[in-house]
Amino acid sequence: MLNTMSTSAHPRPGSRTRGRPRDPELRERILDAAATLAMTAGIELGFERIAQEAGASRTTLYRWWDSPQELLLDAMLERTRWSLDHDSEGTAAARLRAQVIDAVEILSAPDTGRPLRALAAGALTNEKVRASFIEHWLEPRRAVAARILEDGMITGEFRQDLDVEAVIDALFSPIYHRLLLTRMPLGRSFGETLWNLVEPGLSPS
Amino acid sequence: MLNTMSTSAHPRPGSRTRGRPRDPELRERILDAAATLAMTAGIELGFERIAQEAGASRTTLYRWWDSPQELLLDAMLERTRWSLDHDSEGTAAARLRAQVIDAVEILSAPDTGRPLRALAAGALTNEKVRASFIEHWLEPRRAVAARILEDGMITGEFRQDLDVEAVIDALFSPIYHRLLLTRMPLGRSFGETLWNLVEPGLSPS
Amino acid sequence: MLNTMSTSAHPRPGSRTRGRPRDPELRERILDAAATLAMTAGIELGFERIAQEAGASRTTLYRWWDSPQELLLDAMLERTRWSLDHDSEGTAAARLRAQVIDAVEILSAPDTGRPLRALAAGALTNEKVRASFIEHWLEPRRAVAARILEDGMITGEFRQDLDVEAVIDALFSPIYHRLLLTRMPLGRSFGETLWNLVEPGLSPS
Amino acid sequence: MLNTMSTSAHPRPGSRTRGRPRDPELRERILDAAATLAMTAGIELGFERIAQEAGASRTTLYRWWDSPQELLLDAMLERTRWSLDHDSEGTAAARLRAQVIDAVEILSAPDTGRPLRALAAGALTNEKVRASFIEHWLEPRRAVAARILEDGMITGEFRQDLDVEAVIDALFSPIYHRLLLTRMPLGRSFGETLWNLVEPGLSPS
DNA sequence: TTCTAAGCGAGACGGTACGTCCCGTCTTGAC
DNA sequence: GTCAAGACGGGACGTACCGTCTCGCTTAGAA
Repeated sequence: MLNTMSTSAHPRPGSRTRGRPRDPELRERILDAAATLAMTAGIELGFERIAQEAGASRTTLYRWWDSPQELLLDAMLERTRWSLDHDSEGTAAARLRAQVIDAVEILSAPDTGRPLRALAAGALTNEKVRASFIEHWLEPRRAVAARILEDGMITGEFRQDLDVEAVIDALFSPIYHRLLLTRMPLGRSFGETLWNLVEPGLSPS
Repeated sequence: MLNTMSTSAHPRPGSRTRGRPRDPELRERILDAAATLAMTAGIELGFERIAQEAGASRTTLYRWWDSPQELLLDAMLERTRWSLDHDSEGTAAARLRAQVIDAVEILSAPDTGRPLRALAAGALTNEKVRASFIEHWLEPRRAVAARILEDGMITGEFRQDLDVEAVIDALFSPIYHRLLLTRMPLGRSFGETLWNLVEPGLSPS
Repeated sequence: MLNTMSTSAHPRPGSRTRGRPRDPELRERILDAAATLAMTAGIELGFERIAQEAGASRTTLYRWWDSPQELLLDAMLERTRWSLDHDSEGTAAARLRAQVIDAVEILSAPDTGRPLRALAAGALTNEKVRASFIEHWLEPRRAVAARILEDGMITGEFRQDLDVEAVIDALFSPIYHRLLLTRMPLGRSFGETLWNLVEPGLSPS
Repeated sequence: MLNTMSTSAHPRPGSRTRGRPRDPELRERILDAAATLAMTAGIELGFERIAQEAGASRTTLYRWWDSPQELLLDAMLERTRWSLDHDSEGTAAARLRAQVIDAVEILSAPDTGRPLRALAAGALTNEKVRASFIEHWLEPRRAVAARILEDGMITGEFRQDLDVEAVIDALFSPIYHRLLLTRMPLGRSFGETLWNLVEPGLSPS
């Protein structure tokens, strides 16, 4: 439950030290190139460009990833591992609120928000990308929130009959919506507004 | 608020009756083809396929639309004009609730949900498509909800200090989120759950 | 029997004047490029290079030819149409001898010999190229010789029991052999030597 | 004049017995694989396939041969050493005739003819292969015929002014021509026809 | 025994060309 | 002016080999 390194593209555990070992520096260059391109240029992410930018051969990218988006997902996962750590102190409400604000922050920062757009675009186009995106990006983050909600429900801080998934949707999908589609202002205050709006629905009685 | 017919692709007003008139049946065939393809096949929507499916020439499509997604948007707008009509009777809460449930219904129906996915994918890739999608699809629907919310705020049924845009986000973006990304169950009951969750945040005191 | 224009790549007779007409100048540029490349550079003939050299798009080449060698064959056929004309005066022996010497001349000239090597290499690798090469290059030339031989057999100038195909092989294949494999000297005198060697086997009694 | 083992790929004489000795069985497997592939599959001979077929590593092939065709040539040379032995009894004419018929037999047998095609294709594409093919395949065979011709010229059985190379070309190149290009019937009777055709040109007076 | 040179398999890597697909533009004739 | 047909340039795709390389393991004579 800790690691969550990557979706693929790591030395297979079975094949210990046979043949020329993979060049780890190269891998980094590739991930960097993808992240950079996804941030600066638009959505048009292709193996061609990434390879060029990274000074790598296109063939090498094809060896390790099935699509540019999966590559980018790997890059994003490595660069945002911290965002899954969360405080376990304080009330469930405080912790959940903090997570909402964290999410706003991550999605509004250009170096994560922009790549995430590219990722989401890929997820809409390519079923495999969608699966990876959900499994490695969305799901882990939802799980953190779900855990907090369940805690709160057990301690009586929240209502017992909450639909956990729906609550998570209400709290976080607006952020993605603004990032991906409407591009309405996405700042800390939006996170707070959102929380204040949904919070009354969580309390008992 | 009346028209909202189309984004483009209608006989230019300036060019009154010179030369061969546009074939209206052909236009229908093209829109149908786009809608059908967007529903059945995947996201891969292109002029090539649409033209083939419609028995039209690629040139014709290029004459009238800038991208397949804008074409599809036209098709969708014509086929869902009804969804903007809304009852003006009853409490603001009831009317808003009804709109949420309507939205769930539209987005979960295959013949509208699937094309919408294609549309959203296009919006993420192509800036112009995004603008059209927001202007002709999202915004009119948000405006309806905004009107209801403002009504409720005036009559005192809702709190005075609501952030209208945020409320709309909280109520509707989860539906798009499920349609586009998570594909979690999207049925009438989800709309109700969602409403019940957010509604407490709307009431005064 | 006159034309022998090309193997393919000519406007299909059925499709009269619909759509943009083919650019004939472009076709010439492409054939020229292929002939030039086949003469100067080595055997490595690819659509990529030809397109580049001709200032054409690779796609265009693919539209009209199945392989670079078939393209080259087209170029060769257009540039050597004269070589099928032959004198119909004089004894059969004299005419046949002249054809042998013509063949030596054609195959030893760099601008025909070199491309022919490339063509033969293609014929060995690609079954379809081989078929075209035989049908459009070898066979017409063999037919001319066959005709002369049959004439001579009828008039009694040659033996009646000649195996026409074998005679042609004996007279012409040595030339191809020197061109393609051994690269031994290939000049007019070789043609004469060859003729003098085989001629005794043709005469009656 | 006897050995004619191989073109390369034999333990270098300089490096006497240091390090792990070469695996001779492996070498056989590789040569077999090449011969088999050249016979069954088409012309497309590559290190990749051969290695796979032989259960060897690509690296190993690269260590010993410069190209798949040179490898194949080695295989062919080992498998046809017998064909250079020839009877030294009888008239020069009889011996030469026998060699022609032997050649037809070798080239028409699938397990030698097909690989020879691949070899010839390689010779047309790759200058180094061509050199090897001539030096180790064609030249030794031509030398045998040249020897017989010279014998015959000395004894007066043949004309004194023969162009030995041209005679050899006339007698043997038709066989290669049929094998490589025209694929016309290639049987013992063709050899006889060929001989009967050229023989008159060899006799004195 | 240890050392060391070579054989060998596995596999990473850069590279080139391939053949295909779709795009967007254009040119033509017919209506 | 609309429409169908189709040529054309262009870009990216995913694949197949190629030739080189860097490893670790093995083999066997030499120190």
